[in-house]
Amino acid sequence: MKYNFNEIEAKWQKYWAENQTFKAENNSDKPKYYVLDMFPYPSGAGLHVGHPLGYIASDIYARYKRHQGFNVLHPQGYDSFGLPAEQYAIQTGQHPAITTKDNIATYRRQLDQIGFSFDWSREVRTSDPNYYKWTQWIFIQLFNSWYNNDSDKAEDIGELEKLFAIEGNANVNAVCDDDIKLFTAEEWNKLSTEEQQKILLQYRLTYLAETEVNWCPALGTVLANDEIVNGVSERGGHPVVRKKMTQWSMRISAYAERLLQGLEKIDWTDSLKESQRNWIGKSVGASVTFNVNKHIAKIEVFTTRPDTIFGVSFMTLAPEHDLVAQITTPEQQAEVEAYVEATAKRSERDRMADVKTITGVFTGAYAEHPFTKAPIPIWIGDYVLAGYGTGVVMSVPCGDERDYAFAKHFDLPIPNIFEGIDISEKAFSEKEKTIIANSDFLNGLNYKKATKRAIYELEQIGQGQGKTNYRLRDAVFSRQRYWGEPFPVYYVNGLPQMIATEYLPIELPEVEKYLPTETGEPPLGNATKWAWDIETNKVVDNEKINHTTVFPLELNTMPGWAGSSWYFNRYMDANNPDAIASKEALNYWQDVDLYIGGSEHATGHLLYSRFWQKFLFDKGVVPTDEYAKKLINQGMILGTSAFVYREEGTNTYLSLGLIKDKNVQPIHVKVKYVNASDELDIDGLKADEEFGEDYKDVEFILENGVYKVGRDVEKMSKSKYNVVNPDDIVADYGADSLRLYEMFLGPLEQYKPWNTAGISGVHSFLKKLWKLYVDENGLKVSDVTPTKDSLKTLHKTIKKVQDDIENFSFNTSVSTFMIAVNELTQQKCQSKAILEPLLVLISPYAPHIAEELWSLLGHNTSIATANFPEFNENHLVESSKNYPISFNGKMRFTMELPLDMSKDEIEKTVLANEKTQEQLGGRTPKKVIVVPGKIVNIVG
RNA sequence: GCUGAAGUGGUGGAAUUGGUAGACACGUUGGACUUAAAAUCCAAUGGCCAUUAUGGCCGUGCGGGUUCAAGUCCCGCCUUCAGUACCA
Repeated sequence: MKYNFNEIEAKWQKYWAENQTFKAENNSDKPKYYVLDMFPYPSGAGLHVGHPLGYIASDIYARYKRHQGFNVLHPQGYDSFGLPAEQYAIQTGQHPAITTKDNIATYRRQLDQIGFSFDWSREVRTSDPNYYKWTQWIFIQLFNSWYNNDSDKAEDIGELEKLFAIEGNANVNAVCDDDIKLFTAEEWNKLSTEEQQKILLQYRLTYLAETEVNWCPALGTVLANDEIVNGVSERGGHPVVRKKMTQWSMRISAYAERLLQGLEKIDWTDSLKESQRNWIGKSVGASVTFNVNKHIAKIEVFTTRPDTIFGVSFMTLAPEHDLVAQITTPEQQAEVEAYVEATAKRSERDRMADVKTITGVFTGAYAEHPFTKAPIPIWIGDYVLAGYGTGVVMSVPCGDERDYAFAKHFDLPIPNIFEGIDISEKAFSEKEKTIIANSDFLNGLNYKKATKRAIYELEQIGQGQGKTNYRLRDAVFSRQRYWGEPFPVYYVNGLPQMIATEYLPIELPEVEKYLPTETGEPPLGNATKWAWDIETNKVVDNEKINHTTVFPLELNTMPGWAGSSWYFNRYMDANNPDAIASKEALNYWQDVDLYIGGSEHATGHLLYSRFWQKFLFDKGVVPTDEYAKKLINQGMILGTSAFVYREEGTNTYLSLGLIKDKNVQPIHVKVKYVNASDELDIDGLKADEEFGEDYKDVEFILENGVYKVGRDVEKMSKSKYNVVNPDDIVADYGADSLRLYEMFLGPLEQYKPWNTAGISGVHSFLKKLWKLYVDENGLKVSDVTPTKDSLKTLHKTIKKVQDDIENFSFNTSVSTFMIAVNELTQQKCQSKAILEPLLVLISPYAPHIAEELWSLLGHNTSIATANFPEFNENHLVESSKNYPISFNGKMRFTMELPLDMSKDEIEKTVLANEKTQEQLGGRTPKKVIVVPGKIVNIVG
């Protein structure tokens, strides 16, 4: 019998699907285990060999946990809202829903043939109305909540209204907009409903606000900070500008501290936690109020160094700051306006790139030092960012490099407030070594004490207090796109109203064009039927809008991260029509035990989803406030691109060895036309149906009779022609080979290049494995008693593989399998007692061949339900061991010694040995070091 | 600049956490089988020197150190990758 992998794999994939082998039940006597993958965006290009890496790892782990007797939840779905389907729609007119459906079908086919143990009965798609109904529902819950700092959780907005009616807002300790006005209960009760709504909007966890956003004209939409890379859009690399727009925002800042604290109790990688910490950017300091122009205005600043308050010699405002216009003196007005205009013209990117140039201008205004009452000149400088803190710095040139540079440049005074420090050359910013001087009541104090004292004194005069500042900004939640979740929102007099949850979902309307409207409204503005009738509670024709019973609906849609921020909860009870998941299901599954996905989501998805989980926890919807106990970032599989070299301005292409000193242009070619020795298949290339024409008249200059291509390791992408399709690998070598090889390539977390040539190693391992059980006459396995050697091989394999899986070192267990099969082949092992458990060990990695051999062994149930073999140490125990004997650390020879020998006996035996005596040459050793089971070292 | 990760043969990578560095695999070379090729099997494969038994020296980015013993620990550098950046 031959190892016919294609037949075997198709057979078992069908078996698993028909028998629902991997369907998880929402209750069980077994302990639960939840293994989650980051669900994919179904792109039109399909999967390449890099995509399944994490899925294979999680699948191995899920299968292993099943063997160990866990009730395993291992679901999969699709993050199916997104830009590419929409852009395809703009180009071709095809509805994104159709594109998405087709792409999902391709993904599913590709995933199925790799043999994953997913429970497909729980599949989710974020673009499915039955799913986004609950995304809309969560949005409404956020709208109906505010953050109470006293209880440190989200609470019902109705409670806040009651409070306002009883005692006004003076005692309310909420996370809210900065510019809240104080009011009494009496004042509140006198307000109209509309006015009250406007105020409540400043408290809600999702709110409508005029915000400065990252506008990408090319994409016609706003982008979140994490969707911008190096000042251009992550997708497409288009320029991004700042623009003010009315947008929905998420008050994630309310959760900044809890998002930070929560990192302590989850087992995620240090680098990922560190990224999130940096992104949240907590800094502790003080807020200080400076009076300006004899109390005409007040400027609030945030500083981490209140201890340096006496070193302030000027203040700097961001050019965009609201106060600039107000405080500028008439003499300075022209200069200031010119400067503000000039900075506004510079793009964010230019400003970032050009850090060295110091620019700024004096406003003519002076602030008053809170203690010395000395006048402090107020400047504007573009090194101060409007978006951080209050957009103002109290400049302490002696203690801050940037302030120092600014002061030097404009010849401003640099008072020294540090004891024994020379600041004539550069600023001194080492907190720990600081002793304050020339600072009145702070003199002689160190950083810690001076900070405390300064804050105390500021509080005494009512001009400041201790403050913690976070870099984390509220997240803009509106996108001017079609292919996203519609908001369950309509507008009455410009004020947003939620649609009652019983009428959800609000489904996407049909539109003729997927572009913004001529008046610049988002694509939903093209819909003819997109208004809300409060009498029938239905979506109706726009024409019927009368602002008494029929109102316009929100035209924006939600961003990509909306649907992915809670999907892990949906899998627990994916088809529930009445809740995101039933209480029973949520309480049973609790949270994700193992989450595997890419690190590129560190400050996007992985932060937003933690935020939503904490919110849902506050509202009692979910039972845990961190949803993933452990997270592993799989590395990326890179492609090995191939290049041909065209001589500039000609139609001749030079082989790699000939390009020296020539002016050549490297051009990507499809990797499938290059063999393992980097030789180009010229005929194949010229016959390529896509690009063959381009190479028809090309002259290839060979070296030694062949054309050698250049190589480079790059990210796999269609445009680099270095994509390797798993379909081809599966057809040529089988899914089990693909799975083993992806694991064998190297550590899971690491970035590593794909090289198809290497797959022959794992493929021949599978053939050897097959031969161990089966020959031309059929099954070789029998009930013979296993030999000691075979038992040893089996048990050391059990131990190693178990350790490997638990440490996620899947690469080394593949080697372990190879060694085991080689040893057993040499031992001519035919014993069922050895070969049966071996199959269970291999089955998480290579499930198809394991199932086939398992059934040949006479089982009529899936190997997936078999128990993981028990490790028995007794089989590893050897009576003796070959000890390396070294002299002064250098290995000289080996000696066979019994393992149960005591240290003293070993020492005696070794010293008595004639080889030892020979080495010693009559000398007496100083010391003999015996490490039982490992080594004997003689010093002397 | 800061933060995090990492530097081991021609290549991907092992090394039980201080105990025989280079497991396993690719590639390469030689051989067997074959008319031939594929497939399969066997052998060699870190470098240098020596030798026809045996051996010796060097070797885990660089320079020091601790130790009987260092890829692993300590100190000082260098390089690469990733994230982040006028964050007050």
